[in-house]
Amino acid sequence: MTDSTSPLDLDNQLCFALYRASHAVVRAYKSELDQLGLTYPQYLVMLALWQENQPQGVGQLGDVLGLDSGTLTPVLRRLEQRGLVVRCRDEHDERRRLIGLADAGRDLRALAEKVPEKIASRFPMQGKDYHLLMAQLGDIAQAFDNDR
Amino acid sequence: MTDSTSPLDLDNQLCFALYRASHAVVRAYKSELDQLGLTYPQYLVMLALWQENQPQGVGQLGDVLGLDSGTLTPVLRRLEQRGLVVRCRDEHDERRRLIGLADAGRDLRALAEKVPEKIASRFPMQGKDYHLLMAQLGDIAQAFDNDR
DNA sequence: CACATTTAGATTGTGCGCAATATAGTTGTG
DNA sequence: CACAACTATATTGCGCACAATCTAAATGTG
Repeated sequence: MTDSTSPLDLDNQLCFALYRASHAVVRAYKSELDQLGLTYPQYLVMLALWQENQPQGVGQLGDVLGLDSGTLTPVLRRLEQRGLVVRCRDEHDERRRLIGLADAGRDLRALAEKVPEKIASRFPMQGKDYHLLMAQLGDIAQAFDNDR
Repeated sequence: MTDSTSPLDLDNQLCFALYRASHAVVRAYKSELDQLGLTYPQYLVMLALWQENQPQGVGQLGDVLGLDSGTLTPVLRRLEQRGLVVRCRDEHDERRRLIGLADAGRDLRALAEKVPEKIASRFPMQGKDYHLLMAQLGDIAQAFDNDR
């Protein structure tokens, strides 16, 4: 028997429950995303671009996804190499790079449409509970991201 | 206005809410763990060892943490280099490595005891809601880890 | 206009995270 | 005991993830 009253017990730590669940779900996406030739972070970038429907700065994408430029730059470079996005300079501010959809990236959306439901159906909670959980997770991200 | 009815909308995806919340919380741990000289995955390994209180095989640790040997081997090597764990061969099965606590690793527990509460207090939900959320995340990890 | 400050992004270095593979040790079968 | 099948761990290669640092461009102040 492990001592479940210890503050260090893994099963008492919300951080670990989050960490483990997140990795497990990302792993599950892999087999779906392999068919699109995307990694999970690449898929998130494409979701952000499909959603906004107009070129975004690297920083704006980072804000949406909770990632910084050190992470996004190589991800965006690979997406450009695969012909899914274009990276051009902002004419009005030459420091900025505007990330937009290439034709192949726009086309990929139709295929990607089928991915979420395949995963969503595997969550042990559905409907109202599903959305309530999502809202709570959003609150957590916001609470912890506020200072930085 | 973004079209919030799209199945690809980021704000409708539990996977992204999990991903973002998990990273945000791990980032928050960093400032606490820097004082212990641990990264977050290293901290998780130490939690597992403190909890089990006896040497563990690499595979056992991986099962507890949801990580594989390709991830754990370099993490365990760094913990050994810092004198926190020892890695010795199992006498009865020379393929296995048993990961145990070194004296410095045992001593570190007292310092680590103070970390969880600092983080836990920042979660926007507490008490019953906190534990309910943790249980739901455990259900998700189990549901998605079942097939591999 | 000069020049300090700020801002956007890229670069570098370290450390995960995982699939695929390699290797060594163990077990089962005749 | 030989030897095929299996198992536990390590290794390799690729792609994040982030802190720290760098560069260049824009902005503010006199």
